[in-house]
Amino acid sequence: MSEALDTLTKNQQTVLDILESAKEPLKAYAILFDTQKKGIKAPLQVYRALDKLIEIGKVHKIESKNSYIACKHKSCDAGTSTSFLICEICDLVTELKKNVSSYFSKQSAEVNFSYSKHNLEIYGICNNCKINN
Amino acid sequence: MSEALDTLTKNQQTVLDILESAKEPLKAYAILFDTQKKGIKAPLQVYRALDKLIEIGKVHKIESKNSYIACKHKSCDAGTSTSFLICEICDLVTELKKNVSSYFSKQSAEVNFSYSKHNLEIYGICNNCKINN
DNA sequence: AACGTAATGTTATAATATAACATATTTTAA
DNA sequence: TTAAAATATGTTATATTATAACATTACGTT
Repeated sequence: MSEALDTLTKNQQTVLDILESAKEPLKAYAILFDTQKKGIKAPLQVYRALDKLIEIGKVHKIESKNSYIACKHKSCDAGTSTSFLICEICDLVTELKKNVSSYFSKQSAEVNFSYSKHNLEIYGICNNCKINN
Repeated sequence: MSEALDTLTKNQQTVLDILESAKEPLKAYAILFDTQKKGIKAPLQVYRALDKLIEIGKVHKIESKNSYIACKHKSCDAGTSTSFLICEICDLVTELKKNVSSYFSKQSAEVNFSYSKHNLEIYGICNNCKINN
């Protein structure tokens, strides 16, 4: 029997805690800095925890920012597709909740490409910044 | 009067030539290696050429692969949105020609987000690999 | 020609990420 | 219940990706 999906090890939980309490996506070395008081000492410990958290869908990587963010969804498709809205003013990142995979699957099929997964990073201005600027 | 958009400097042309003749996206240090016989000696020279080429829309960066690819389109929106289909088997990368910006703009508006630009990286299996595997 | 702008050349270093290996912990299954 | 297998850890070193800083050169504009 494989372990329960919600059982995290100490380092994994430490890294997830930091990401969940962060308002913006964090870079790996920022996570390292923040977790040094909790016993994490080397970059590799952070990257290993991130790898696992990404694999189980608790964390996503924002490729264009080399940053990591905790998933707010109940259960995300583990380690697969992501769709983000990234504010160019305040750096707020939110996940696009609407499922866009079927649209991409259709678009891909039109050029004989079998869709498997995607990363989507949309840049623009969030509602809050629209109001305050 | 500003210079013509199609006037590239020596280094820029050298880097673009390499990318245009490459079958897959190239990493910056692979470009450096390939261009050393043509006088480019340091990473910064490659990155500077890439920056300019990206700015004028001749080259795109594939964020999830830290790689660069020449744009095959006549004229791409300079330095803005990109949509790629990336084959997980052969690494072939093609640009999605269909304009998906309006779809994203609409999806974004639904959550009060003002769309500005996007990066889309779709992973899957290309037609050729489907046939040969 | 003199100026402003952009590109270049060069060295050094910052930022991001992984290799390699020894050890410890947990899970599984005989 | 314990030995084997799998997973996670700790640690040092190093690979990979990208930029800072500064001096110099080329080039278009007036």
